[in-house]
Amino acid sequence: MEQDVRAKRAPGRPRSDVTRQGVLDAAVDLMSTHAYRDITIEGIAATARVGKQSIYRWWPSKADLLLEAYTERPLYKMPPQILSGDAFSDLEDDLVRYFTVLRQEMVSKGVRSLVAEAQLDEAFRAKFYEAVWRKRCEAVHRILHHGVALRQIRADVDVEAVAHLIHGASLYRLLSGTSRPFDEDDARTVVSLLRDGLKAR
Amino acid sequence: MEQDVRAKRAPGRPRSDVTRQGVLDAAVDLMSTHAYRDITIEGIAATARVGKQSIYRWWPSKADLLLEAYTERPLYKMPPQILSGDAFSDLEDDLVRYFTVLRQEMVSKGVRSLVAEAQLDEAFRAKFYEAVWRKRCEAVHRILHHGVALRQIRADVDVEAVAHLIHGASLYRLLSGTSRPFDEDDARTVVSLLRDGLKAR
DNA sequence: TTAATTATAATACGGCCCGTCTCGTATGCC
DNA sequence: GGCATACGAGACGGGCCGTATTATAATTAA
Repeated sequence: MEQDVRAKRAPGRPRSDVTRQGVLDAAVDLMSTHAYRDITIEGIAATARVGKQSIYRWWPSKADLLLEAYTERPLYKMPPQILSGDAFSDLEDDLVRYFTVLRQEMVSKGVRSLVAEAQLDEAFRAKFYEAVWRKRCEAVHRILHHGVALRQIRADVDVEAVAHLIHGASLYRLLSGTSRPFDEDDARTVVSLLRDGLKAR
Repeated sequence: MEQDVRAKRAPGRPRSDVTRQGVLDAAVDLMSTHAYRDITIEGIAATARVGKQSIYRWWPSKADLLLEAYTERPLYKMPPQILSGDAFSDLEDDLVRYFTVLRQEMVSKGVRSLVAEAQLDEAFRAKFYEAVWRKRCEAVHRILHHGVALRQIRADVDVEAVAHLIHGASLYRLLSGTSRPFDEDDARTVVSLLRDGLKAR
């Protein structure tokens, strides 16, 4: 395997990072002032003062562009968690932190829009899963397995089912749009509902 | 409150039910052969051999039209459930029946598309909730309250949280599109995970 | 220095569908 | 028959799509 320090340079003019950042910024800016529906590629290009073709060259769709903006901006990042000796409080902490990110208006609006796109475009659905849900599932995995090692959580726990219950509940709230978004109290409620079902015997 | 047997007739030519059914049929037909994205009002009108205006006159959007088609067609209906003396098996039965409906390809495709619309259109979001989620939440409510009366379920149960966990999990599976859809086994898993948290002391 | 290659901003283009409007006609009430 | 509204058909302007073109800029290879 070649491990050259300097990346292999392609011939021709290189991609402009100024343009790239400008496009991502324009997309995020527009998202804070417009409905996702009303955002167009042409509008992003005009806002960023960039050629339309420069967008089409690098991003297959508006959704891909926004997903990239979101995963790159710090707004949506969760700092890594250090596991304590208590699996249940670890789980609760993780959820509190997750719900806190999700409660930001720009985040929930973005998730809403991208979930919508994911339902209408199979290719994007897979990308969205990889970029968003996978990490969340892995976080729950990690906490539960640690809890199993500590003998606090039953060894035959269905990790996938638990992850889906937790993420599903918050997602349902977000998408149905009828109740308030998930908060710390909800994290406690969810963990306490699952606690007995998860406990080691 | 007036309770006239004959509905008050508006003047002018009455709405044609043939046209209405034709439009709904065309929409459902197109959904079975096309992606939701590719379905247009013009396409529905042409398929139904109906004037475009006849669609715009009665439905505010493609999504409203499809929601009406879905709620009216038997494919999406769940027969009412008779509660037994065991709240947990009632809950499991309800979920099995719900998941069975949801597992039909046309149903999951429709839910996917309409969830997407609901995220992009606030007005439709409320309508979709009323037409779809409300009934599901009420079903869970009913079962849990019955269980409380039977002293099988703790009286201080957070019914809303349980309903959101259950519907969220199946929704998450459907929308993330990575694992298989929910089935009987999942219904058992979900109920067993929640069982101890719900049980009366 | 020059040639080759690719990116960039700007803009033009055909095409599709939107939602509205306008026909002439049909179908119900009074 | 008069009135009101629905109907099928289609014309219309407008917006955005995604592609193509153009002239220019930036970088590498010879």
